[in-house]
Amino acid sequence: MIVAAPHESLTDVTERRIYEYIKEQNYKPGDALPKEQDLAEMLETSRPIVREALSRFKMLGLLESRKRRGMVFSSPSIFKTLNKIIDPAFMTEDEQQNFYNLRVIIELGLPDILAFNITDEDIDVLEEIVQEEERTPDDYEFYLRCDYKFHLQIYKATKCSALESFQTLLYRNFRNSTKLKSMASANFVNRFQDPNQCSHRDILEAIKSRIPDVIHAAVKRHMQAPITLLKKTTMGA
Amino acid sequence: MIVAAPHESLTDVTERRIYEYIKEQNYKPGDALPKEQDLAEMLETSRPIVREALSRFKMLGLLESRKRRGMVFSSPSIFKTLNKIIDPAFMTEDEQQNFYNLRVIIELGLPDILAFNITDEDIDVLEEIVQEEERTPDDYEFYLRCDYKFHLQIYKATKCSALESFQTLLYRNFRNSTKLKSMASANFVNRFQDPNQCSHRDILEAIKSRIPDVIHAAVKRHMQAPITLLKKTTMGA
DNA sequence: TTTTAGGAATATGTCAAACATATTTAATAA
DNA sequence: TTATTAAATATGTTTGACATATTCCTAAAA
Repeated sequence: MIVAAPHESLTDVTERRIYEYIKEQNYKPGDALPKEQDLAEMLETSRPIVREALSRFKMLGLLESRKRRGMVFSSPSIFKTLNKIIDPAFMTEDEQQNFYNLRVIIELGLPDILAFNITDEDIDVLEEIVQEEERTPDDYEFYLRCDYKFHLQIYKATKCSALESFQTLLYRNFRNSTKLKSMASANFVNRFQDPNQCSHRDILEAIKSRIPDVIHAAVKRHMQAPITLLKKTTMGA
Repeated sequence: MIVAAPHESLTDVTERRIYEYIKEQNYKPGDALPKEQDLAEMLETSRPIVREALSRFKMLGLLESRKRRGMVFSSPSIFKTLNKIIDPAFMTEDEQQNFYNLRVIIELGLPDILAFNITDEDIDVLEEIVQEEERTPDDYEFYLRCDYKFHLQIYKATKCSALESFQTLLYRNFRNSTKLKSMASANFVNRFQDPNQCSHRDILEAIKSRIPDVIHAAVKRHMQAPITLLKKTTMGA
């Protein structure tokens, strides 16, 4: 008989043992696990316990169940999982702040990999987005959409798909966050007035040079307003 | 009666409905959910289904169960959850590559926030780590440990706790990865030979200046070997 | 009156048994 | 050989029951 640690249920233990089992088996996506009854016998417990443990892995996207075929191993989508827990409703102010910081850090850090990986097609797409933005200079909501498209396209151009997912995740969850909006609006309001302000156009021209330091300088100026804002809030915390 | 979409089990539907319910309720950590029987009646299903759905949220750390008190809402630890799915055993080569890229991007992007948030105490700790490393110049394993401590301390100094967790996660999961090791060893081998190579000492001196651009230049030189390596592998993919 | 100890109540944890359902496989017929 | 159909099977769902641990309340002792 399996003895569970105090404050740990039999399901918890079973979950852990199945996790270890899966790792050992070196499954490939689509491979089927032993059926519930067999697992129950292997782990010396009952089918409902095994079911509950298996069910938990569905939450991570590590397992999928197919009728008749049984549970099959599947490649978990990190960002699909993250989307479930990264939600303003479940995060403290501090954790949310962390995400904005992360965004600034990433944008400041990607010029090197961007300069290396960006293609002419990527630049064409960026050019189109910027021109679209320039054609409608006064509409804030429209600017926000362009801002989203512009930065997403930059992430795509790095050919680092984790970044793309990160951006999607950030916007999906914090679209309505006052903090994120204020970051964008800071750039919107100042872009024609402040001579030091760096517009999307300026960034694009910098990117065209394909020189990391030039891009870095442009991004940094573009992020200046958000950074100042960020520092203020960081100070407060 | 609830009708589940095709290819979607009743548990899946129940899971989603409970998720929505939790979000709506605006729970605080420690708050108890309705008991399983009541939820089952609310959602017009049976207790085992509700149990299975609830159980899944334990995997995310969104719920904890306490006997007698019932299921209580809890603040999910993003990185604890990530640790379960970010495992070399579950990731493709491409996804793993993504993580190394992310690390390089982050290191290149953090000078600004680092210069702003770093304290004198942080610098003292870094100084100690570097001196320790300098005292034992030939031991590769020792160098690896120092490397880990050095970069972790830098992340800590940004006061951005997500970075700290990211580093921990990266090392825990890829400690034995050949790719991560080769990144570190590239720096280890070259650090006394290549005059352009930037050692931890050089980075520390740059950090002491507290000038973002100076730090950025140092980090960039430090990452040069890994970046070159990264570009080669990215080219291949 | 206050404190402590013990017992009752209750919600989760575990198990068993049965039936529903969908998919796969195999067998049969064209 | 191919298409259709039927049987087998593994998951999905439900009911019911009992175990167990925690909390709360009550009763007894200080």
